[in-house]
Amino acid sequence: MQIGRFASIAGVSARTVRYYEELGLLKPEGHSSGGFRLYGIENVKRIEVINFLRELGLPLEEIRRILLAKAGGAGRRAAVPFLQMVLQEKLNFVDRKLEALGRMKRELEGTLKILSQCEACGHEVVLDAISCSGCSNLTPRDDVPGTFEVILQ
Amino acid sequence: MQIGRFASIAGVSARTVRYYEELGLLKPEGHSSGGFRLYGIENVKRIEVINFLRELGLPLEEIRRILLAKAGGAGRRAAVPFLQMVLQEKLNFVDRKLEALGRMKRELEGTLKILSQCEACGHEVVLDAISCSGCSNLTPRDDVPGTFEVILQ
DNA sequence: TTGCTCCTCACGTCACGTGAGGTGGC
DNA sequence: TTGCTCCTCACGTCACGTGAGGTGGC
Repeated sequence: MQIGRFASIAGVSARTVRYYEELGLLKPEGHSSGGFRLYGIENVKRIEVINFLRELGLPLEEIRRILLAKAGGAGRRAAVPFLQMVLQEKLNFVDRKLEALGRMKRELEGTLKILSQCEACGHEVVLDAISCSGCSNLTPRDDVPGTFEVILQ
Repeated sequence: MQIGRFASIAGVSARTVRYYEELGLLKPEGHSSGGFRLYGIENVKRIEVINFLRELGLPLEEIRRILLAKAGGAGRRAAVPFLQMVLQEKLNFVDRKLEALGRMKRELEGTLKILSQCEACGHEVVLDAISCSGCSNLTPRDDVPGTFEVILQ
């Protein structure tokens, strides 16, 4: 398939595909007689791995090194401890990220709850210099999440 | 306080603080006689909001507009539906992200489990052209998570 | 022939990082 | 005077986006 279909399957732009090729992350399986890049199933698998590692927050240069590590014949077995290290590191990162996102979700939900009460609030100046947390229409339990207090002031 | 202490409290670089000023996101509360920028508690609150909105993935330009929306006297109340929209959008984003991270966590754990078995595997060429999923030392239930199959090949 | 896709430069963008060369203030 | 912090250019970087001008292939 050509770059357009390939890119859309991979969920990236054609420019991104060419950029990855430029960096040595990806290589078309062939070229048409007219010079069009041609891609197959191997490339789809490969770019999915790249996307996955990008999701983990790895810079493209490090992704390149991981893909290289597994390619070098002698390095295949040697790649195992390296991969273990990278993946364990990323597992820790994912755990921290999950926690942070959980906090963010609670803050967002809390703030949205407050805002829906603001919407129905009779107070004209509910979003004045006095923060929403001072609004008499809010019960004491409806605390404004810390980070958003400033926005609501 | 000067820019150095302010930046370290905010968890960003001094360059970032100056950049935010350049974009109109932040303004020092004053200047020393020698031209040093001076910051106070108001600025700390403000940059914490900026950091939070950045965490949500908002571009700086959009953050500027949110901070502007709440600043314009008439816009204070008008800012509510806008904020609701942005926050709801971000809540959806966070939910999708949480799900993706959960999948990623399971994939990472699964792959690490496989790798630890590879480590103890007697097969010399366990990481050869044949994927780990073909290794006779792995029970059928130890499937290599899809995304990582390529790495392990 | 017409559309659509692709090609290669090459400059632009976003959010800063990183010196270069100079100055403030204890 | 010495160190440390700050100042303003201004170029660099990362991961692409976005034309410009031209070509392939049904």
